Amino acid sequence: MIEYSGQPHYLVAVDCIVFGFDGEHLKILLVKRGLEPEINKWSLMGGFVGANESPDDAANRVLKKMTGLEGVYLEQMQIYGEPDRDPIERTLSVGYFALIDIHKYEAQLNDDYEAEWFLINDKPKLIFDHNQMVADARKKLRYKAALHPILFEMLPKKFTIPQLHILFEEVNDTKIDTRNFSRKITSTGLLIKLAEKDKSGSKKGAFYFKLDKKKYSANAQAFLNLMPNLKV
Amino acid sequence: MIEYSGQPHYLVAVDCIVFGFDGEHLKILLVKRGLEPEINKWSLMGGFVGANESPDDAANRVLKKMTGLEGVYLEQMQIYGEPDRDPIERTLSVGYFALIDIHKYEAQLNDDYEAEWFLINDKPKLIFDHNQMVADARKKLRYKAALHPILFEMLPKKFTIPQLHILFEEVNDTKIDTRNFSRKITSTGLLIKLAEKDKSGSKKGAFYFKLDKKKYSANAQAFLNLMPNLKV
DNA sequence: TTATTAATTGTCAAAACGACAATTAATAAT
DNA sequence: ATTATTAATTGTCGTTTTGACAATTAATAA
Repeated sequence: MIEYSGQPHYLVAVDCIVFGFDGEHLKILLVKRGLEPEINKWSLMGGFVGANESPDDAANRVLKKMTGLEGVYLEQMQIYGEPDRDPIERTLSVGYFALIDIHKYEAQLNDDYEAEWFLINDKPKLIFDHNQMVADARKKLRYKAALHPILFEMLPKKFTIPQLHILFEEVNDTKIDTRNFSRKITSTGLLIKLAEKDKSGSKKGAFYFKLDKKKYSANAQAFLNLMPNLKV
Repeated sequence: MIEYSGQPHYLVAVDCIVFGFDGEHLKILLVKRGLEPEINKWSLMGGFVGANESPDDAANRVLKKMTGLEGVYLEQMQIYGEPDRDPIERTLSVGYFALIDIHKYEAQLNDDYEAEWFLINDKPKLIFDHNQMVADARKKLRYKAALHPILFEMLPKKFTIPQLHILFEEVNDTKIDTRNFSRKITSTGLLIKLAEKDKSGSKKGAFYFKLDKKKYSANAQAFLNLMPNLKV
């Protein structure tokens, strides 16, 4: 077989920043690294890109293996390719961020990997450039969520406006006026009000909503301006 | 030296979609590929990522080598990593899009590479998945330009509102109302009106403007909503 | 029956938007 | 010198969106 002569070859990996929301705070899922170097240190979920898969395939495989979940929201972020980012040998890594319903995951708990949820603001130091990856992912999540209805991916199928409200505040690390938020989020036409109420959080109870799947997929690419005073 | 045992290694390349604007139409810069396979076919500017450089470094190096330009606007797009995208051996490529002032480039013409500008809507078939890369880059350019003031990168330091207007129409492939466009673009506060006029295009002449560099860098990350009826 | 708590709904002025056409500044032609 | 021509520039107005602000409602607990 012909090869491009003399060019160096590298390992290519994927690393996933997995975001979840417990109803109060934004969290990320970390695992204890299973190989040297830095074994047993906290790290992002990752793995090498196999011979017969694309990086996207690899990211989905890694997520499936470590969380049991399929079909999760997964978005390519950027490539991390500084020559010395991995001390063993040159490895380029494609960073992905994933949004999952934390409760779905809990049902799938897999202790094989010592995965653990951490508050985004209270996570341990990670290996290599993974801290930078998390910072970048957070920024990108904020950016994307300001324009596109993606945060729903972190909520159950049935959710309330107050839940959504808190999630938006968490992601953007800011306070959002309840009235304006409610007006804006309902005016997207993406929500369908259900008859049922969630009474776990208050006496009055909050109505459940679900996503209008049709409008959701139709608007997945639309700009929505979901944040007041939109600045990034 | 330790290595991660048994993992496959791949070539990693960069490919650059270079956009330019000739005052009328959006163009891309293509080169005739200099190596087998598909030698002499039109392709994007690209090259392999060297042992001591990051993909970003490589992209800048390739651009410098092929256009003579440094410090051009360059943005990482996404990675292209289907296992069979290169018929010779597995190569992953990081796609970049670049915005350059077409006139700066013309002053640097380097015939060594048989580079040539093509109308974005009238380009030859490209090798491998480069056609897809161009389509993706165009989409991303449109997206980014709708929110951030980046199209200035394709204009000379002194430019007129009508020039900018045509450029926006080209990028978005749509007609934009002159009055509303002018109002919106000036209300960003990014433009400084000069005393001089460009009389090449009309009897009346159009005033030159230049970028307010300070406000430009301050607003590089701001959302500006530069397109009417913002949809992507 | 009342107190309590959180969800929900309402108002209003300012700004932004989008659709629309008239005026102006220069040159060329008469 | 006057007029015609051409493209740049500026203006209006009704509608919609925004953002700042507080009162009301629905349930449970006391």
